[in-house]
Order: sequence, then C-alpha cells, then structure tokens
Amino acid sequence: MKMLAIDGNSIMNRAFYGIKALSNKNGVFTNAVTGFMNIYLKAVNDINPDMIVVAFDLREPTFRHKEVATYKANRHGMPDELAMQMPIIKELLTDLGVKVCELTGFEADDVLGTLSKMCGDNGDHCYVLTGDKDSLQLINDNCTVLLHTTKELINYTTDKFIENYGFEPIHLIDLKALMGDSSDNIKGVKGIGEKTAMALISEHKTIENLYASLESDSLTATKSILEKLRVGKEDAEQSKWLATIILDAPIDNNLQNYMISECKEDELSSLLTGLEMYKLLERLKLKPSANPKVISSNNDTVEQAEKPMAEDIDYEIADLTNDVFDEIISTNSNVSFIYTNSIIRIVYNNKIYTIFDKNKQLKFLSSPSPKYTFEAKPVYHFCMENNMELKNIKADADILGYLLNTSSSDYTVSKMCIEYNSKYYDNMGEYADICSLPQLCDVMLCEVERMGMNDLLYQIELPLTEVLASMEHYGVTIDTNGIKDFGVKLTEEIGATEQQIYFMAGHEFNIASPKQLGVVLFDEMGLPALKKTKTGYSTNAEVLDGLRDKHEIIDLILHFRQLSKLNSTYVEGLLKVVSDDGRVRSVFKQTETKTGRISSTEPNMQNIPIRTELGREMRKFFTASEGYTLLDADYSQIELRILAHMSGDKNMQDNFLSGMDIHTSTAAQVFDMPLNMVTPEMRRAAKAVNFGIVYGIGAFSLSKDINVTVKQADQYIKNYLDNYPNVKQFMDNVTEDAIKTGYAVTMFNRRRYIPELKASNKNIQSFGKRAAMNAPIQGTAADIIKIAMVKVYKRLKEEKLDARLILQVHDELIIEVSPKDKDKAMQILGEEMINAARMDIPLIADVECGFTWYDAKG
DNA sequence: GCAATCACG
DNA sequence: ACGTACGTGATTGCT
Repeated sequence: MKMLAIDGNSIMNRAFYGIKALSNKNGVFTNAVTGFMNIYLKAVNDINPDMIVVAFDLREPTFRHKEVATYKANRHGMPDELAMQMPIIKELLTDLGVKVCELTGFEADDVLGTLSKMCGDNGDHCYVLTGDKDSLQLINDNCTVLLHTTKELINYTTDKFIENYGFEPIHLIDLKALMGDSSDNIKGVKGIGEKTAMALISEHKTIENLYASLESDSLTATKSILEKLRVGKEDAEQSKWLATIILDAPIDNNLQNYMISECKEDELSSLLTGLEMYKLLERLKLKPSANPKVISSNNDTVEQAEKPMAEDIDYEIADLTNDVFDEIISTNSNVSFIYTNSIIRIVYNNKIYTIFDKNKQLKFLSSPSPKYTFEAKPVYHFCMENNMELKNIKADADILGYLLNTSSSDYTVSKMCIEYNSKYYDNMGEYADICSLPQLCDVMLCEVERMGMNDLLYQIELPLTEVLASMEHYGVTIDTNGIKDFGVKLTEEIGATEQQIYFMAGHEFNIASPKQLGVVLFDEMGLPALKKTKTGYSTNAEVLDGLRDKHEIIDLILHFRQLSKLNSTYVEGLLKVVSDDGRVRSVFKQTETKTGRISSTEPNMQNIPIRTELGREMRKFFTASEGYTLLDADYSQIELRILAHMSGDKNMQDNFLSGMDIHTSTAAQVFDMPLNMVTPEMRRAAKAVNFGIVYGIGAFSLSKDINVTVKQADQYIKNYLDNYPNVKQFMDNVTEDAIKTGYAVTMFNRRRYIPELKASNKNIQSFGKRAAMNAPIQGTAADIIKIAMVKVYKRLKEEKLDARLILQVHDELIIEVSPKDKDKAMQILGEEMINAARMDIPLIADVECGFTWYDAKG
C-alpha cells in the first residue's frame, strides 16, 4: 500500500507565490487553490496512492513554541489573500474524499513524520509531499520525500539524499543543530555555517558523537571551530531538539482510516463552479453545477445581478411546418437561434425547431424577425458567402458576456448561465444551449442596460460584428512572390550572419536559444551580464544594446535576431496562411481584450513591422487587389486627445488647438523654453512622458526609456503634472473611483473590472492602478474607432461605392477602393473618423492612398 | 505548456 | 527591499 502525506501549508505557500494572482469576479483569490490542486493532482497521478492525508499547521503555539520562545518568531502571518484560500483548499480536499489532519500543539511536519513511521512499521510506503527541506530527515527505505521547489519536483530517496549531502537523512537534524535555520529562527552554533557544519556531520554523523570527540580531545578542527563548538553546545542541543520531527504524535493510528474515500461530486462541483475554476472541473471530469456555492471575499459588498424570473419552461421538440416557418419569419417577437455545423436550431414559443435546408436557413436569417443568438460572426460569414443579409440581430450572448465582463476568458452559454443566474437546461442534451439562450439573453440585456451600456451594445458592438465579418470576408491581397523573394534574401543574409557569429564565438551554437547565447556571451566571452531572467541571463535587445560597444558580435546578433524575426514570423508565417486566391483573412476577435480593443490572429495583421526600414519593406507586399487602390487613415494622437478631453485640462487642450505638435509644445512648457528653442532631445523627453502618462508612468521606467537618472525622470513627471494639473487630478479620480467601485470606465461606459486593486501585494496593487489609469484612455480610443468603422461601413454600403474596409490597426483604418470611387471614399473615411465622437478638441485623421500598404501610409 | 523574445498600437 | 508603463499575438527553445 502507498500513502501520500502532504504538508498542506508548505505546498499552499509554494502554490500561492508560484502563480500570479487569480481571482473570481467576487474578488475571491484562487491562485493558491489552483496551484495547490495542480501540484496535488500531479502527485496523485504520479504515485497512485491508496491513502492520502493532508496535514495543516494550526495558528496555536506548538510544544516547540512553548519550550523555546524564539522558535519561528520571525514568521509573519500569511497575507489575507492566502489565508482566505485555506478553508477553500480544506473543503476541496474533504470533498475529494481525502483526510485533512490538524493537531493541536503539533506542526504539520509532526503529523507527517508520525504517519511515515506508521506506514513503515506496517510495511507500507509513504511519500511525503512538501516544499520544506526539513522533512528530508524522514527519508528511509519506506519513506520518500517529494520536494517541491520553485523549479522542480525532486524525488528524494535515501540514495539521492546521500548523493547531495554525503550522510544519512536522519542526520539532517544534526546538521541543523550546528548551522541553524534562519527561516525557523533556529540558532545553531554561533559562527558555524553551512560549509563547516556539512564537513563535521559528514564525518561524525551526530552531534553526540561530535561532542564526545570534542570532550575526549580527539576532534580535529581549527582552534576557533573547537572553541565555537564548546561555547555553543547548549544551543546545538536545543537546535537539534527543535529541528527533530516527532514520530509519535497522538493521531489516529488506524491506517484504514486514511484510505481515500468516495468523492462528493455535487459538493465539489458546486464549490468549483462558485470559484469559477472551470479548468479544474474539466480535469476532474465534472460538470459545472447549477447551484454554485457563493463565496465572497470577507467584507466587500458584491454587486449582485438582478435575479431573473425563475420561470421553468418545458421545451419540446417540434417539426417545422410551413405554417410555423412563415410565422417565424414574420413575427415581431424574439426568435432565438444558434448556427453550428451547418445546422440552425431555433427556439420559438417554447418549441425547438431544426432547419437543415440551406435555402430555408438563409430565408430565416434574412427575415426581419428580431433574433437572439450566440456568436453572430460566423452567421454573417455564412450569409455573405451566399450574398444574403443577416438581419435584425437583437442580442448576441457572446458580445453581451464580453460587455458585462471584458476579462472573462470563456463565454460559453453554460458558463454564462451560471454566472448570471440564468437556468441552464442541461437536461436537454444537445439542445441545452439553444433552450437556455432566450432567458440568458434577457438577463444579460437587463444587466447591460442597468450598467448604462445600451448604446455601446446597439450602436457599437452589435453592428460591429457585421463589419468585422465583412473585413474577414474580403481579406487583404498579398504579393506572394514578392514575399518569397524577400524571404530568399533574408535567408541568405541570415546564413552569412550566422557564420560570422560562429567565427567570433569560436564554435557553432544555436543563436536562437537565449540559454546557449547567454553561455557564449557571458561565460565564454566574459561580457558583463547586466540583467537576469528567472531562468538565467537576459539577452534581450535592451541588454544587447548596452553591450554594443563591448564586442562586435553584439551587432551581428541583433542583426540576426531582426532577420530571423522577419523571416519566421512574417515571411514564413504569412505564406502559411495565404489562401489560394492570394489573400489573407485574419480573424478579428471582438471579445478578447480587457480594454475594448479588437485583436487579430492567424495572421495578426496588427503587428506588421513599420519601425525599422527593413521591416517596413514587408508592407510593400500588402497590396490592393488588381484594379483597386488602398486608402489608409490614422488618427493623430487619439489617446492624448482623449486624455485632454476627459481630464478637461485647458492647457493641454489649448496646446492641441494651437495646431502645434503636441510633444514640442509640451516640451516648451515643461522646460520653460520658447517653441523654437525646443531641441530634439527635449521633444523626445516630452514625448516619452506624454506616452508614459497614458500608461500610468513611474519614474524608474521613464528613466530607463529616455536614459536619464531616476531623479531626473521624477522631476520631468512632476513638471509635467504641474503643467497639466487637471491630468493629475483626472488620474487621481480615476484610480480612486476604480478602487471604490472595482472597475474603470470609458467615455462610452465600457467597463473594465480590476480585481488587482484589492490585492494586498503592493506590486499587484500598483499594476491595478496603472491599468485603471490606462483603461479609460485606451478603451475610449477603441470605442471611437469602432464607431467610425460602423459608420464608414454603413456609408460605403448606402452610397453603393465599390469600396470596403479591410483592416483596423487600433488607430488606423484601411479601405480597398476602385479608383472611380476613391475620392468619395476618402471623403467618407476622413469625415466619419473625425465625427465619430464629439469632444472639447477635434479629432484629426490623416487619409492617404497608394497601391501598397507601404505607399498608403506616409 | 511555459518562458523568452520581439512585432505592433 | 523589491520591482517597475498599458494592451495584444507568433515563434522558438526547452522541460
């Protein structure tokens, strides 16, 4: 038989500090729970035990504390975020059928030790899972310790221990007796450190032997060590006593009682659903519960959604007769449908219908009846491919879920039903989603209205889905041959550069491996390693840039990096996704970002190079279709203009109204110079501050960015905020509101929840504040360009121009247009972008044209 | 599957 | 004393 005995506190700590803060929407932190379960499940999987015990420490003092006042006196209580997860972990384990063990007056270690002894006496094997090296003393033929370090899980057997320490595991307590343990505040012998202690214990095994030799004058060591040992004898004895784990703690001695018992699936599912830990649910092969257990962080009020009318509907499957179909396509009441796998399922008047026939599907979709659905974009695609229109989408559960919480990563019907207290009809099998959709949409629409996001929904997001579908539908023409040629040139130069690098390094290695590169640069060539990452030397561009004048190889490596990036991501990456018709069709994701921006994948069209001339060449291969031309329009300084508007800062607004370059006018004021005396250096600094402000700047980062001292950077920021006092006020207000309400909002009421603000970890909290300052600005810019997209799309359609939107890059829109309609389309594009929002200062958009993206963007 | 790196706004 | 700007996505190496 096998027992897995876990040090609950130790593993929980490892888990907590190992995973970035996670929390559910009520602000309940779940990172320790998640991490603990990951470690737990892996161990269970590896060992396949018959018995499992998880031991926890109690708050009360143990027999060690009572005897020695200083014992663990250096320990602070655990942070709130961790403490609140402890009962959850215990509950989880209990539900899993695992024994949780706490013993007054003893530590978890003592319980583990006693268990391992019991197992050994009974001929069973015990695996002790912990993050604490102290437990290594328990290792013997019947006991293995699985030591969880930050890096790895080490399987400690007797052999492994001896290999590392050079003596038997039990003598670990003798080692501690001499060297002490600062984490537990165990003194050890004063003046004796790890090295000396290791040497002494390797030779003498126990401190009793050691002191026997000392007293009989047969101990060979330096005079000073002999003296230290004499002076510290009592400390050594006490330290050994403290470090020794008890093997006979008073716990239940019937091993039968530690066998894994049956898992309480309903309770477990309810708990995990309440915690929104869906991945774990899946891993445990459990379904989300319809009755999630509500857990909220101690003292803050959780905004509760209005409960929907809990009306239980009996849905029935029915045949779609012609009469019913005619009624459905002409009704004024809401029809819910879901389109998947070329099938449309409809719920209408509590009956479920299925449409298989494509013509009938299209007829339904283009009918004027008001529709609720889930993920409208593929449906728009289906209609566009068949030259039909999808009409009157009144609700899209995917979009609604996004508006209600932009930070969620999962907008499935089943999960949103749970989240918004709407009934999920899981008894309906494959019809569960469609049956649940009408009520779910109603509940969510109600929430959206309550949060003041109706305009955002009806004027922006719902119509935008069609625009994005259309952009994806058309795609962008690619000059495939041009890219291939470019790739050949890159490959040649990469090869040549590689050879030069190998020559300078004296041997071949994988330049793309930061690990190998680090060895070459910092170990072999002896260049100064200025920065480290978690796993080793940092070799990023910033570090390398600092080493440029130290060695010629650096420039070559930077060059190699640039070329391989271009080749693998852009040349090869793009060629992989070009369709047969020579176009790429990116997927524009509408429910992805926390701020309200859209994102682009497969390929990402929003990060095509521009900042270096070589990279910018890529844009020559993005062209208009034959006989067409491209229009490119981008907003000028949209985020700073939004800041000037939202903050109401008159000075910043005047600077924009003057028509002068904003960075120059900012520099002039901050450095107290006439405009024509502003040097490029000063403008650069002002520009960096302008940008930094939008991100919630700190002096440290600014100093790094513009290469000045932290002190200077701090002064720049102070001057800046003195110059734009309302900007300072605005940022303060935004963070204060976000702390109070838990979220930040844009001009159009889009919300971003920021649970990080509730963390007690200062770094996480600061991150929350920066996010809170940035969200209204970045988010409002996203709102505005989305409005422009919807309006431009509508105008191009209404005025029947041979033109279409094909790309959006956050502050930039691209249209493909027939030359005959070029002027009109330019007019529309500029006009609608400028008029997308009314602000105290005007929006400005620069429109240009060209056959390629390179030409169209000045 | 994660970490490091680097491309964009 | 520590860590350090907001938001994304793709590729590569490595465990």
